[in-house]
Amino acid sequence: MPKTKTSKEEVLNKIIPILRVRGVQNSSMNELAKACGIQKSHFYYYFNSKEALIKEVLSIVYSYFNYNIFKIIDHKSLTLPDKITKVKHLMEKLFKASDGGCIMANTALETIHLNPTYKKEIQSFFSDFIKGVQRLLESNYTSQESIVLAEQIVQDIEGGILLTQVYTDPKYLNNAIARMEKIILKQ
Amino acid sequence: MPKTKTSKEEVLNKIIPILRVRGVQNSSMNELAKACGIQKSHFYYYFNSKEALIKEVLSIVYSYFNYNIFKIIDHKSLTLPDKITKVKHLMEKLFKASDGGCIMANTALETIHLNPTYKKEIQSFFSDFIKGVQRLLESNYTSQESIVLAEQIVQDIEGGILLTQVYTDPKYLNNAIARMEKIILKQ
DNA sequence: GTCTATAGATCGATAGAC
DNA sequence: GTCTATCGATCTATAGAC
Repeated sequence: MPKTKTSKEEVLNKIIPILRVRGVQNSSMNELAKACGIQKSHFYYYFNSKEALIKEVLSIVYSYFNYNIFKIIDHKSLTLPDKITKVKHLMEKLFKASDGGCIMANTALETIHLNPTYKKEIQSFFSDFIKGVQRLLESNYTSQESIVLAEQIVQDIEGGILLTQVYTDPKYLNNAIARMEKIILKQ
Repeated sequence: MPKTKTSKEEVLNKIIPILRVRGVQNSSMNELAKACGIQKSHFYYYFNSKEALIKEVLSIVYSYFNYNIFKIIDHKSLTLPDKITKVKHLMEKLFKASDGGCIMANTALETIHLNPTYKKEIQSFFSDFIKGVQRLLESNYTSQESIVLAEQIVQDIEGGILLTQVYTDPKYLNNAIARMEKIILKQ
């Protein structure tokens, strides 16, 4: 048997899409390992446990989101409409229904009443999500208005991700994103 | 050993709260049976499989919601504010975060990409949810406006249920319900 | 109570790069 | 030779089902 050469990063990037679609509980170590072309025993060389594996996955997703959204928002030479366009693209990528929607929301609902391990990371994700939207609002709204509106927009989007998956219809997420744009631009 | 006399309805009512909090995949037949004080083998007298069990659970939740929301909305002698108050109470009961939030949303995200069995029931639930809100809107909005606003309100609420669970803070769901009230009353 | 399948997890053996 | 990334076998617990 030829040994398959892999790395921890490679493995993580391969399993994120699977966990997003199938969920944490519905993805076995065996299944995840097979998808990477390695034995599951080798997973325990990279990670101490399934829990440790999931923690690293969520950490990577969080870092990716955090880095990209604030890179857009804090960009010096982008106009507000340009920033909105880029943020929309980021969301469409991260929340695409056919790819399983929002892995943070999925994992939250799957684990939050059972296992507090992932709670911090999930909270950080949503805090940054809200904070990012809030920043986009602050040019047209007061700080107080911005925070409430940002929460509303994030709730609308997450609910839209849910309905888009329930009905296999992108309109719910698209409507939420369109509403976000209108609110930010105060149209 | 004293034999515990049970009924199918009794069993279903006892396991709904567990499934709501722990999710479908995280609830074993053994655990559910124990919570009812019966042997799990007795479960297979009531239900052919776990899948059949979950289907009945979702069917009961759907029927309960459907019956109650339309009883309120179609009531002849209730004012609009009274209807809103009653709908709010129904939602607070069905979506309470400490009881696991919305079992339909939880089950949707847990199963929709794996098992189409529950899809119809979940879709019906959300269709009636949106239709109920839409009916409340129709006295102050056009039919076209009502449907889009109803979808927005349901998304806001479902996102609020998510964030309320993520942060263990009722404000997100409460804010969504308050926004619903303002929109319906056009305040 | 028992069956079979599979879950997560561990271990010793070893192929291959240096 | 050593080291470490990988494998195959195996353990125990528990799942759904009868």
